[in-house]
Amino acid sequence: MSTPSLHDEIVGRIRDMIFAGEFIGGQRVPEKLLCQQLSVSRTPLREALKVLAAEGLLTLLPNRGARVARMTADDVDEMFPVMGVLEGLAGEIACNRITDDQIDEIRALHYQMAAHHKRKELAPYFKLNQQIHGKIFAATGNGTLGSIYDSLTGRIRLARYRANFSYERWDQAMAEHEEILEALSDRDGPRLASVLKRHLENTCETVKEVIRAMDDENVQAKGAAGP
Amino acid sequence: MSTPSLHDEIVGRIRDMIFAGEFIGGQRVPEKLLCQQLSVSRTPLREALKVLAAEGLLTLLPNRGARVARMTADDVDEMFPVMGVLEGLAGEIACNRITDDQIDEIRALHYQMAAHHKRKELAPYFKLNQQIHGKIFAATGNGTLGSIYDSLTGRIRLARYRANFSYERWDQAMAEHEEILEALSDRDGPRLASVLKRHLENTCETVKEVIRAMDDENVQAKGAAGP
DNA sequence: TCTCGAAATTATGCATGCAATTTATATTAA
DNA sequence: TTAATATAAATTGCATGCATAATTTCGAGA
Repeated sequence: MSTPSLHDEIVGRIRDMIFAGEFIGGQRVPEKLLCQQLSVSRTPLREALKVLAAEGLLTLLPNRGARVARMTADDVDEMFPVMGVLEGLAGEIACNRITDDQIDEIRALHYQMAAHHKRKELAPYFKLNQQIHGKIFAATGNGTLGSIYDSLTGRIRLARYRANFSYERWDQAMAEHEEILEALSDRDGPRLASVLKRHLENTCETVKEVIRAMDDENVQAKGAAGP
Repeated sequence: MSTPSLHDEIVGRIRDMIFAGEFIGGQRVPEKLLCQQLSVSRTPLREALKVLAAEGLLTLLPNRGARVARMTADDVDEMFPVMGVLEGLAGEIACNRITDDQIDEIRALHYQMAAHHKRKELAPYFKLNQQIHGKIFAATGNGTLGSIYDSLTGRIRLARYRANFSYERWDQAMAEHEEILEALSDRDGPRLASVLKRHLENTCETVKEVIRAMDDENVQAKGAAGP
């Protein structure tokens, strides 16, 4: 009953490419290159770029092309309190509405994630981590809440896979996830909201460290190979 | 500093047209018509439509054109708790950071708004109302928070100017605004957060009544002039 | 050798054109 | 008269082409 709607697919594919880190931060992305890689014409591609810019993943400079949006530490500081209240709200609602089956699903994901953490497998850990948070928001049954959160998470993800990672913070995050699972199992809304917020703070600090590391790299690179 | 970037202007103009109620809810909007009205070609127009759809103001059905997004009472019920925590957060932050000058600006707007309320001038009242809430969010200095709120407010506005209005609720809203100004002047964050949330509840109830009235109208129209 | 400036190249913004899908209309059969 | 089908019109999706702005390259002068 449906046409796969090319430009929607393009939006998805470019989004994946951005998250996969194929475009290095702030660097220009020529339309022609993307057209060749995706085998489409410029018209649907440009429509997709506009959408991604509206999502905040790209920055479009008039007559100067598209760039992957650059996150600054200040941006994260802005996003943190917003995501904090959203996670808090999600935690409260989810505890009231989540079913036993949904908790079991999250528990299963949690143990998989714990296994990857034990083996220090970063990428699958991140993926499951994201799925768990997604399931918590899904359990609220509030699509608006979920999509706003997804959008913010997406922007945070821009900085994720790019730099070294503090194993200490990772252990802390894993411990927080244990507590998240507990609070959810007990359907303890306030506690879940509280631990989600603490967890988020950890996440944001990590992201900010990554950003600072990237900035330092850039400064060094500029200094070494400068004009 | 340079070219005003046509398609951005188109986005703005169509947004204004939507808010002005020029497209009746859920009805098809042919591209050609918009092209003529805006004197542009289809390419930049289609890019603008994609952006507005990403903002949630339009719904794009593949091969079937654009429609103004239809708000349901359920949508409002979803948006309400989200806007609630965002307003609460904004109130807290604003009270900590707002300057005396900013409070004076809001006070000036408030008294203008009160005058329009007294004269039962709905349109300018709404405009000032919106400006006041905008200034509160601006006072937080958190652009992310502000733009998410704007986006939600924009969707709420879809239902605004369309139906009759309860003067009782209006008086209540005006009283709440008095309290908002007081809390802000006292820089009483918790109180501001609380009254903002109550005010929002009033607003959402009003919007839901409008939506229900519109739905009834549509049902009657369908029943009378049906196929 | 370096800096400044102009021409050439490239990329972006927009308009138009064609194919495919959808919607409207007309014709026919019950 | 109504329902159903087939045909015609219109609309959307995508590709291409041209004009304008930006970037790069090349050359002249200091």
